[in-house]
Amino acid sequence: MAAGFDQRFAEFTLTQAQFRTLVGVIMLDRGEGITPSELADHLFVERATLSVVAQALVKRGLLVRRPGENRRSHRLSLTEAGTLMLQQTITPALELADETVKGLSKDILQNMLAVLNHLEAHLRLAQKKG
Amino acid sequence: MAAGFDQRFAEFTLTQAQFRTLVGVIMLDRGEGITPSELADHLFVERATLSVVAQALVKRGLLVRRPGENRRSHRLSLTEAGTLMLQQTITPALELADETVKGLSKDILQNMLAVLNHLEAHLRLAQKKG
DNA sequence: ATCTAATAGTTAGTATGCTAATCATGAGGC
DNA sequence: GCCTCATGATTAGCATACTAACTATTAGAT
Repeated sequence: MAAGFDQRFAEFTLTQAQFRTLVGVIMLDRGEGITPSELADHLFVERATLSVVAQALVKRGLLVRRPGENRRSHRLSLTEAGTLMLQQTITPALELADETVKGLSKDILQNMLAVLNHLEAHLRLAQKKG
Repeated sequence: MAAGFDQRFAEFTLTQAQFRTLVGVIMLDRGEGITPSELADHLFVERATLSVVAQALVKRGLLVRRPGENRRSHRLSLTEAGTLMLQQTITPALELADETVKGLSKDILQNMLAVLNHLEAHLRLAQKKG
């Protein structure tokens, strides 16, 4: 999948993590931007990981950072350029997703999702105890 | 799983890739060592990736490199220390594997394996065409 | 009011794996 | 014999994500 992504996204010079991050912002932003922490939780990565990606996107002009309600929390939101980038990239991304699951029935996919959820919950539990 | 591995393997200062590589060597070695290329294929990583890991293991004294039948191909095999390390680490590794699939029936797991194989073959195909 | 906890974010270091470029050697064709 | 191509391996650079350690700020307890 990573290889497929790189193929389709070569012309946009947008990495997978950057794309995921932009999608996260547009999904969560309700008009006032979103904090890096919320975004990290949503994307299942550490704050530290997100921090670096977000900085790159800000530097590239696809995201803006504004001060939030207090001095330690910020707010990220899409710029015009960021919105445009998403408009251009969402189609190849959906194509890749379709391509990936082609040939697999809904039942099979749902089954697989259930297994993955089980594994995640189970491992997280073992982790906490261990 | 990565977190679980790190927990169990902390005392051995052996990374996951290093452990996998040692296991690969003991599985493939039929007495004369194994070439890095064979090993890389077996582990589904690029030769370049394996090269770095193998160098680290050689430097640590867990593997040795010997010249092979011709001057460009080498042979990797376990040292005594490497064998000892595997003996010490194989138990926690198997424990982790057991722990991971605990609560999942054989049917479910086989089903999942089939799905993953399908995905891999399918994506590889799309890759070549695209 | 002050000391301590928790929260938000960043930086640094590490692990893993990739591709592209390079070097060295080997094999085949002519 | 020499040129080209294939093979084996390495190095360098990038992407991703982690933990640990740090700065800064806020909130809560006494």
